[in-house]
Amino acid sequence: MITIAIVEDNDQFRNGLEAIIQSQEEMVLAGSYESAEKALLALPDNPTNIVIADIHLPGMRLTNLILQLKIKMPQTQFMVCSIHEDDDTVFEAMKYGASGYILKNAATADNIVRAIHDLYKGGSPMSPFIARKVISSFQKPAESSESSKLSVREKEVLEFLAKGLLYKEIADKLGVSHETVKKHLKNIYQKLHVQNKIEALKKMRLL
Amino acid sequence: MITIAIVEDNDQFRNGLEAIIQSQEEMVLAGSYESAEKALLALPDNPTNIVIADIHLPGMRLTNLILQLKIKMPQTQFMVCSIHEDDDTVFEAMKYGASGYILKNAATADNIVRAIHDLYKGGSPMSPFIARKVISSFQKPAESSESSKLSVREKEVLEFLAKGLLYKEIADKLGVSHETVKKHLKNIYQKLHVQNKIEALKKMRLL
DNA sequence: TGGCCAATTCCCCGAAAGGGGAATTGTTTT
DNA sequence: AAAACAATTCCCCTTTCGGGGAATTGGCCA
Repeated sequence: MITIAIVEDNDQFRNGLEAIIQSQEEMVLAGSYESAEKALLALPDNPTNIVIADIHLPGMRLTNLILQLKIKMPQTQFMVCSIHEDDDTVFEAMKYGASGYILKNAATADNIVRAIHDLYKGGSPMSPFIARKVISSFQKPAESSESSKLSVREKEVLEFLAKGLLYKEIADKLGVSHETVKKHLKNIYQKLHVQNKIEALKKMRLL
Repeated sequence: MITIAIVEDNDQFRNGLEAIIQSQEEMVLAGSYESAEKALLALPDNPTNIVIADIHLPGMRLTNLILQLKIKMPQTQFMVCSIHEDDDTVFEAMKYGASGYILKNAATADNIVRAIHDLYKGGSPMSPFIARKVISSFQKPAESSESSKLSVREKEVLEFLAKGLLYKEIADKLGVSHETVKKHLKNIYQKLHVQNKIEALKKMRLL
């Protein structure tokens, strides 16, 4: 059974969400609030599996609401809903602890039910445009000055090192000898001016 | 007009993709390769808008392929295809420059065409499970269940370890013996079910 | 009070890692 | 063609790590 709470100031949309959730056998509507303040007061005493919150709440920023609720309800998953599918605030909310996103326009009962299930099963339903913003934010910026010093092979070795593999395991993966891997590491340490694995991985921002 | 290249060692799936792309008016199949090596040789002379690559290519790691191609074709978007929708390698590929992902099992013509369009328009089509891994990578939970198992002293040791210090350097910082630090590490490894420093730091999301 | 546990110290041993040098095979650059 | 370099392999040696115990102290709890 999935317990769900709603935080949404628009009466029409909130009622719509309520109806959809109540129509599902495996879901329970455990709370419905028209403001962030009311949710913040009531929710911690009655935690739910999932909280669906509007992105543009009057008075309080959504990121703030999520931050405060997450402290008191660490198990709860947050899903954001917004009108625009490329809303920058959605991306912000993801950074601050939201795990999913539904689009109001395309919010058919089917889509919402599927999104809730995805979220509950550990997924993160979101639109491709939000997803792009999310992954762009951590894709390595092309080639840093440090990393350009290393050969392709050496970077490859570092990748495996970052996984916690031993030299001989890396050697197996690369199909070379254990001594070769050691040699690569020696060269990497020289180039990066470090002495050990952890320092090298830190310098390359791996791990 | 969207130009597309395919890198896929499985003949059946590659042919299927080709057929789908050729059936679309607004798409052009500009290359089809059964190995990473061939793609790496031919693609830079004939860059496409989109490259669809299998996640498990024999011989070369996909991340490596993407890294090398991106240097020569910075405008190209990469889409990964995999059998498993929670494949760790997919997430890896995203980090290294892939922007989208399609699931082989659910690879109906419709889904693939939509994914290509999403990608071309600047989105990042991916499954909710991949998305969760992506956003989890930059959300850090205050106190995970893992970290609560460790004593204050043990966490302290890990902090210094994350700086790249040797056991004896940590011992100096803590004002204890070098053997004590070793013992703490041994206990930490047991609690976290890992075997070495890097795995422990990864598990605790330090570094 | 006795028992439990975290923190500490120490020992032993074998495996892993780091640092030195030397040498071969290719490729790339000059 | 020669020089430079990347990737590879192998040698030697020392230090560092990881895993196995054993023992002490002090705090906390039943």
